[in-house]
Amino acid sequence: MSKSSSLPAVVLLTGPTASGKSGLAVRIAEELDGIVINADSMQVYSDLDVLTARPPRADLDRVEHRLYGVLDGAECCSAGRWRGMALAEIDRGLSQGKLPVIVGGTGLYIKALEEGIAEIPAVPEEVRAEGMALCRSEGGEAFRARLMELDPQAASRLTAGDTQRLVRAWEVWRHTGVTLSDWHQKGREQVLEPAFNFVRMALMPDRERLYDNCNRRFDLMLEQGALEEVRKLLERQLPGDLPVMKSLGVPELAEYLRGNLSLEEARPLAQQNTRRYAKRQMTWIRNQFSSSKWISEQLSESFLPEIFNFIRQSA
RNA sequence: GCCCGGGUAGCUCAGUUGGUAGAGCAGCGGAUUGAAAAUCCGCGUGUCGGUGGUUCAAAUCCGCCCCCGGGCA
Repeated sequence: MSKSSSLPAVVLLTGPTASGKSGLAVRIAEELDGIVINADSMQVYSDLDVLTARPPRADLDRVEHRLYGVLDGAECCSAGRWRGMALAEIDRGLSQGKLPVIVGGTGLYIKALEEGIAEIPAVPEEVRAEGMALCRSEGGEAFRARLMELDPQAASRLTAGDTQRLVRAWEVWRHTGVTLSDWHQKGREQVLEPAFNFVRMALMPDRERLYDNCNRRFDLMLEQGALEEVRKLLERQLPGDLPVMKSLGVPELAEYLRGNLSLEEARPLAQQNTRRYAKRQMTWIRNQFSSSKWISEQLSESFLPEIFNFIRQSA
């Protein structure tokens, strides 16, 4: 039952943070004449290099990497925005006869790439601020009740504590006059013709080993200048609610630099948050990402041929 | 060797006058439709050191043993 398709193959590789997916992507791209395209919501920002574990110089020299550090930290990426950039890079790669290897841990981005996303106009910052202020002033319960009047379908799926999603639903209605649920309904109605043959793979390492990697990697980041990176970021005086400011390790190290935490306190805190993030990623992968290839073994040289073969046969 | 103090959840500990146990932290499970490294929801996970006894009933009382602190020799 060969599922050989006339559609161009695109590799989707995901896994929790510190699982070794970036390194594997490079090996795949080297072996199969590909390019690596970032699907990580934080690695897109130029301000964060060390702290987001962007690929090292040596890897960047070996194969072409795309969408790493391409946005300024003052900007906001989003699933839709990333999808547009990624599609452009995929097209460019394919036109050069390269195999696009999408790698990253942001499940929502990969989902948006695969399934498409409703074309909701970008909501201005002021409208979001208005929604947040409203939610804050009247409280989550009341705000949710308000949304229940406007978009009951969206509101009923959310809890009063989920400020972020409540505000999102409200602001879309406020800005476009159409409810978020209606936008999604519209999106579902237009059936997307698949444009690519996605070869889907996920790394699912042993939990204990993964946590160990997370811990050790953070120490390595400190040695490699993570503090200096955060210091520079703080000098920019960016709004605290920007994505870059919430990237793992940034809030903790910022508190240290401001003198509110000792490094002995900030370090384990950042490591813990990293572990919790990895756990959330694994939950997403398990339940939202139906992979055709699960890689739970310890990555080793001897395991690579099997992966290469899998991609060749799927493509 | 003797005298104290202590062995209860992964860790630190609580547990009234006996009624098979509960907090914090850690952890685990889940959701996820344009901020997703975000945001939110849920869950005690236990041979109460071991063993014998008293009792209708023992983490709790008694005996013996083991382990860990501290003290005296």
